[in-house]
Amino acid sequence: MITYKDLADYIFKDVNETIEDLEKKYPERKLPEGAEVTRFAPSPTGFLHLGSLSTSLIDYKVAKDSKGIFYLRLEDTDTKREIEGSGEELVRQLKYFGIELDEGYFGNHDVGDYGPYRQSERAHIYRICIKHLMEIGRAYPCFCSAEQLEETRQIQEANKEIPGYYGDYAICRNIEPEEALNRIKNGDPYVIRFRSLGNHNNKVVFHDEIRGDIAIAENDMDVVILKSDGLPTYHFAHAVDDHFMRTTVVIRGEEWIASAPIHIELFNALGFKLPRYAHVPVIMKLDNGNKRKLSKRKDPEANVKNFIEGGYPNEALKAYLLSIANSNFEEWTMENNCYDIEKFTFSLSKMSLDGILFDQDKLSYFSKEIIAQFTAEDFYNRLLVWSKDYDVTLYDHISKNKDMTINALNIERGGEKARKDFSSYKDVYPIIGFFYKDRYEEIIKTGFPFNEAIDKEVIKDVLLDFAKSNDYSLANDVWFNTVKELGVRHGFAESGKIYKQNKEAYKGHVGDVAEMIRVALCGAKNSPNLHSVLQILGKDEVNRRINVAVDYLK
RNA sequence: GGCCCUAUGGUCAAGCGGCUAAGACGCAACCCUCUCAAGGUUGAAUCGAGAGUUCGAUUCUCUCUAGGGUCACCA
Repeated sequence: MITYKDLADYIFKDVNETIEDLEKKYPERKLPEGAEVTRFAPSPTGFLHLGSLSTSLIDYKVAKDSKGIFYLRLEDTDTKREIEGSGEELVRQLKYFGIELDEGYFGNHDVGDYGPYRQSERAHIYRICIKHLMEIGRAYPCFCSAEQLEETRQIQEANKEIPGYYGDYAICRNIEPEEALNRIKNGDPYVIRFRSLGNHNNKVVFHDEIRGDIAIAENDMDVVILKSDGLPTYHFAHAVDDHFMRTTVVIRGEEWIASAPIHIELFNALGFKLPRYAHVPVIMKLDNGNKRKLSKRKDPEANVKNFIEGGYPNEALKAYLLSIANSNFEEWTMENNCYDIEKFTFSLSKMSLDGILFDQDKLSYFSKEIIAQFTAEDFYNRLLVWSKDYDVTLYDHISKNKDMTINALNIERGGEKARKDFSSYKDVYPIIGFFYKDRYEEIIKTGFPFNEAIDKEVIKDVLLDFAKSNDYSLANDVWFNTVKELGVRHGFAESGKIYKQNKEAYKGHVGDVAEMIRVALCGAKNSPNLHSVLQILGKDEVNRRINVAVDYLK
């Protein structure tokens, strides 16, 4: 008489270790009271997307704040969808965002005593566990073909029954071990399924760290735990890996809530203690007026690479993501005038329960505030790094004009009323580009946008007078008084107020005068503080540009 | 469709039986001002619906509705 034990011995004849051996090899971690072990478990099926980054940030904060361990496990069991090199890319991007791993898969090597951290290298561990399940009758081989499964599904649908492999529909669960052994020896392809003992009419209750207790129908599906390619499915790998890697809190997207009953039954059958769970809300986007989950496949803009290319400092994206994870973070930043996520204490219980809509304006806001806090030198260095990869024109200009760039970036930087006009590195060139001679020539190719209501001759006279009389050594306020005087000499009121009182008496007011100078020097009607612009351009360049403008007016 | 999660302004939200229902982003107006930013002041805008419990419900219960998620040899 052939038993499941015999079947297990045959299928897993290479396995000579037991679960007890694994328990010894991967013992409970010796960590201080309250330390959490969290993990980021991406599959290498494409780019790192916003939702994954958000989850990894939460994992990271929960581990760090509790002086625990944050590790990365690569879930590369889906060989069909795997994209070559995306595992390494994931690790690199995480590092770019300063989300440092304590252990796990690092791209080209593993760190830590609980590995290997790539599921494709853990086959022997899964086999030990499945062998055990088969020995105790909780796992069995299934020979059903995809076509058969599809047929069953259609019958179930027609009968308005729950689709799936369960109860009487779980054909192979009743195959005698002897027959199974013969078919395997015969070379029939098979998968291994979990034998569920659950009852769909009963509820299991489990505690979620974010949502509280959740009650769902018990699992009664005989899910596949080992695929025909010999690799485990997510459900099984989750139970085995999170147990033997000693994860304390499993933080994952809320789309996993529905399959929690499977996981609970699996942990129980294996004799493992259930980890704590925290199901985080998903990030959504508006699509034709409907909200929906940001998807890796449909929404390439969710690729965090887009935010890097878009020139957002990594701190800005992190601050934004943390502000939606813990909304009190935003108030904290305002109270402390600090956007450093390391200094903030994260709380799972303060997480929002609802899916959130991605808000570009809010990201830009954080980015503006954060960029405004950089020193000019720091800003310059970041621009150098960024533009080298994403904007070669900018890179060319700023690397050749280091001092000028730093000075330009430094205009009205710092202090209470700091200038906040850069929401990303992409804004830099449009705003300060005119400082560079090449760019200036390019801008004025289409002409100078002088005020057409003012006579060209008048503008010419004012500009020439300005070139002669301007004193570069004066401080901002004093200097501006000389601009007023300049205007008065040419028939302009010294302030807008005076002009408004008696428009007939003047050609315009000092604002018009400043505009002429601005247009001549910058080729645009707006610019940062004029006085600073003069200081940075220097006398020769200012006079040269005035002459170009005057020529244009002829 | 079954099951699960969720429900306060356009967005992110505070609130945990009694409040003129915080705050932030965005938006609008005004002030400041040499432009643009920044800053200041003000404003518009929210408790999904219906029952119950209660002296009193945004808050507790139920029903409905809406949105989302999930029902694979994908994770």
